[in-house]
Amino acid sequence: MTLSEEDYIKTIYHLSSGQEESISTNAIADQMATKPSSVTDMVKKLSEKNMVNYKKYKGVSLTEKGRLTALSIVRKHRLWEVFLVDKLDFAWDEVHEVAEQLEHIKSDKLIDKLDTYLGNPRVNPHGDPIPSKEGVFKKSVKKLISELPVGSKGVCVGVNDSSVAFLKFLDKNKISLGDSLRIIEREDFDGSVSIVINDREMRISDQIASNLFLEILENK
Amino acid sequence: MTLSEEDYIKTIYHLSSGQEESISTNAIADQMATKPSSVTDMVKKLSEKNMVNYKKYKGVSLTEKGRLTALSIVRKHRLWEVFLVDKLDFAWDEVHEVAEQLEHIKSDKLIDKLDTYLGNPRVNPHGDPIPSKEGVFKKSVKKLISELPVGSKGVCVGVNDSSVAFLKFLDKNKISLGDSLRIIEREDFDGSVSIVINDREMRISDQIASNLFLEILENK
DNA sequence: AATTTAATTTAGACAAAACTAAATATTTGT
DNA sequence: ACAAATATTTAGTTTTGTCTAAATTAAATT
Repeated sequence: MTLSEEDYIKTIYHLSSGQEESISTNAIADQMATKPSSVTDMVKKLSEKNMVNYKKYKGVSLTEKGRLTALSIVRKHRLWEVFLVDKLDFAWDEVHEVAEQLEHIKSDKLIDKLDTYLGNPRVNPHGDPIPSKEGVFKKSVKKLISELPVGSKGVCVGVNDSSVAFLKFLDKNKISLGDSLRIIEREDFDGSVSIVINDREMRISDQIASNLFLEILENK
Repeated sequence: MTLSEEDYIKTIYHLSSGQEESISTNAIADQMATKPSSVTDMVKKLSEKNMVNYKKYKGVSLTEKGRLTALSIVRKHRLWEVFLVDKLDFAWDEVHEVAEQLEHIKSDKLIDKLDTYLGNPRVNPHGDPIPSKEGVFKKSVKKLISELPVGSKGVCVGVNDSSVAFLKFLDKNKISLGDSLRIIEREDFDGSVSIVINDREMRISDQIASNLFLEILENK
């Protein structure tokens, strides 16, 4: 697989959100900042290699082989993201560009050892799941803390209400996007929730819980 | 700089061993497993970019700009080698291939943070010096332990006598190539030497000391 | 110093991956 | 259902880095 082929496979995977959807050449071209005619050329090549299903004018979808290839790239990308944030102290929103390069490094041994070194993480700093070597992984969903049952754990990935007041509250309480969070207890009376965030326990009101999105792994 | 350009710069640097020697296109072609005519093409391009001095039929040498570029690549290569051995537990002789890929990752921030994370190492697992960000570094030399003064420290990089008996001795005493070693004291009477290797102190005879090569940094 | 040999460069071609412009399908609106 | 608009593909170029074969220069030998 060339670098360029890998980029196409990854883009097709993301555009079809892991499903078997057929993706248009134009959608791929937009996403990759290239031209539709270039996409047609590459897609033919990938079809020759049995990485994608392609019928003229009918769009593209990944074959099983293509899907596994995509998952291996996603695995590498997300493991490197964990490395950059946990070990090298990058901020969670500055890792993408570098991980984009690192994901193309070819060495199974390297990825195995990196995985072990990082403690076999299940999610990247954004809360997205990391596929296993065999391409197995849990889907993740994004939900408000107020919608989740006691015991859930996940990563803060967004806010509903981005008012200055709310963001200030988060800042004051040292809650950042990318932080890991677990729900310990919920008070039925007022909907307030007790959480552990960065090994620190605190209680947040229902208003807060209804404005903070968590990315969690589905337990299927 | 493209990947290919970087490989040429690095090869020219290594063939001229950091000096201003003029290197023949054939030598470069041999080293890179490519054809002399390809080298001529690339060398012209690098000359346009002021990375090398090139006169037809007269060979190639790096300009100052080219030398600094080469040192930056060498720095990245050797820092990644330290990472692979110290953190990921690779053996010292299996890191080259992977480091060869990692050295092309483009991110100054990444390398700065990696350097810090590794504790600003001065040498790679082979005992080769790591240039600073500014391209400054000490030369290294390879000498027998018996030739070095008390106080010297370096990395074991080779043996003079590779007889089975000697290698068995090294194995039994847990001395491996790549190990760090410091000379504590020398007994004038028999030439035996007291050393610290992997935080363990031991005494070796003159025969041993005259058969084990150390790579040390020159203190100029 | 002339000739042979070896090294190096030039010229022309190729493959990968991209692009532009033109041609062809498909979808949409009436 | 048909014309117009949009999406997709084809054909023909371009760039980068490589190659082979031929031409040229430099080095070695006699």
